[in-house]
Amino acid sequence: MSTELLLRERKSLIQDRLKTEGRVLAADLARELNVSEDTIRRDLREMAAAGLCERVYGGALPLAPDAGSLSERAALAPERKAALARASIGFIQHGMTVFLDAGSTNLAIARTISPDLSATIVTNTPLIASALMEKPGLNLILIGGTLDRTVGAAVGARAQRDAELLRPDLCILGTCGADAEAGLTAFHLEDAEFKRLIAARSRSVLAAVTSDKLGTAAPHAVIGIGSGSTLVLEAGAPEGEVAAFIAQGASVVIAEERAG
Amino acid sequence: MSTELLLRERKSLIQDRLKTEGRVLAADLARELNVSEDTIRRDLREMAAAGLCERVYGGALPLAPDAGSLSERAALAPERKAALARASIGFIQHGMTVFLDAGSTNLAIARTISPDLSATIVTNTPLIASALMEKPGLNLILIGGTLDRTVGAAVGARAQRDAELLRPDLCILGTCGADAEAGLTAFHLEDAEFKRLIAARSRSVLAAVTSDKLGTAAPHAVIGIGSGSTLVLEAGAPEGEVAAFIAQGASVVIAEERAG
DNA sequence: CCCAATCGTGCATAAACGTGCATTAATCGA
DNA sequence: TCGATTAATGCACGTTTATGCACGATTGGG
Repeated sequence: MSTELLLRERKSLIQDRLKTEGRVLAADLARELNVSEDTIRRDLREMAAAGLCERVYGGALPLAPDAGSLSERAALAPERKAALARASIGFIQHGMTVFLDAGSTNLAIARTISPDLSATIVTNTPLIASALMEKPGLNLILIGGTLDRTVGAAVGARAQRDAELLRPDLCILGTCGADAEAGLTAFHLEDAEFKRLIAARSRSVLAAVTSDKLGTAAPHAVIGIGSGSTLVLEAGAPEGEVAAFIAQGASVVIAEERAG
Repeated sequence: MSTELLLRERKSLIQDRLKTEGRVLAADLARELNVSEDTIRRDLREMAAAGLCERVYGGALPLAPDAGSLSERAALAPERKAALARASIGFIQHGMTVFLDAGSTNLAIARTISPDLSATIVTNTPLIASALMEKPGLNLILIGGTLDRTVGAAVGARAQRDAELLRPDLCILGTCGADAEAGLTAFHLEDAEFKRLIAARSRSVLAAVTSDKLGTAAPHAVIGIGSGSTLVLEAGAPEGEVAAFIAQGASVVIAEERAG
């Protein structure tokens, strides 16, 4: 037996292994591929030099992709947002078309989506699109237009025109304020316009809201909170607000705090 | 026996073999086809130059158009790409409208752009858009559409329609192969279509190309290399290729290696 | 602090490689 | 039909590449 592998094949096999198992051991690979450990070590050294893995004592690890400033910037209270995300992704079901709006909580949702989910996700936010690119099951649609850097997404005329061609099953809105009276609100005019349009075109609307936004209103109205809207809130959300939302016909889901 | 094969027949047989078995060995082919290994090696070399396979020590592999996602490709030879980027950004001048195509080298260019630059950048690549969001001087326009995850960008009908509304001063193309005869080429049909359209609409075209792509051709043609196009190449670029590009009227810029 | 596992380097070897040249077969104009 | 030209192939040669082994250095757990 012992189908001998070409150098290139061996390296790409190692890369696969790195990706799927999260690490490789030089000794194991040598035994498994019928080559000496020296050869494996050479491979790993070269791959590390090429930036394809991180060499460690005994084997190699996948290179943690830069990720960097961008995504970490959004990391304010990441566990709380992650908890909201876990509670929200249940609403995204197989085969649905979902609009995922800008916002750091929504970025957390994008990251939490299962790699196995098969659905169509539409977004106007490059950072969210990049995150979703890692999920092989998704069909991804990007909404273009002028990028507003305070919002971090495409809003404005061009984006609206793109949005007018859509009828999502679900719209997951990012929001800057959520109040029973004022409804969902946004800081920026163009952003609010865009949100209003896409929410109106969607079969249902969901917003995951951190507690600090509850009971506050930003300058620009998006939509009222009533029947057809779902709010995902944190465990400590004030009872008064929650009761008011429910009284207006909204569904409210409380996210579980992470165990342990 | 030994029905002798014509050169063409032999090559297409090799291609079939590549497709069905995922690899070929020079020695096996020579024995099987009753020709010398030299002949097989010549065939493989020519096929590789034509972009039909990847030549490796011992045989050849099918061309993996995949080559990993954009963010993975970006980790490959980062210093060399950074050098190309430094040599390229000089072409982006104050006030210009520039289309920045997908590609790992172009991602390096995006990262290298000065925060002080005031220009309009158009891109179809979420990862590049995210990187550019950090540069406060830029006016950013995102081209939307279906995201192709192997390309890492929006290509296809919707993106083309958006592109048709543009007349950039400069188009910075990403490329999968650059050859004096074949011109710039791409792995994916839709990607090539999009590149061709946007390049044709631009006042000038620039491509920063790593040396490993020189003299190779991918399956889909984008544009020829001639007057009006600028190539930014690495310091070690083969003189023959460079001379051929210049002979066809292209401008060639050689990137300086990083001092120290 | 010690020991075993792991590492990098230098070296040897065989396989695979590219190039130049000779031979053969096919093509073409006269 | 004949000579000239071109393309394809094989062979000889020196070069490069991949690999394993030997050796001393380094690492990290106990």
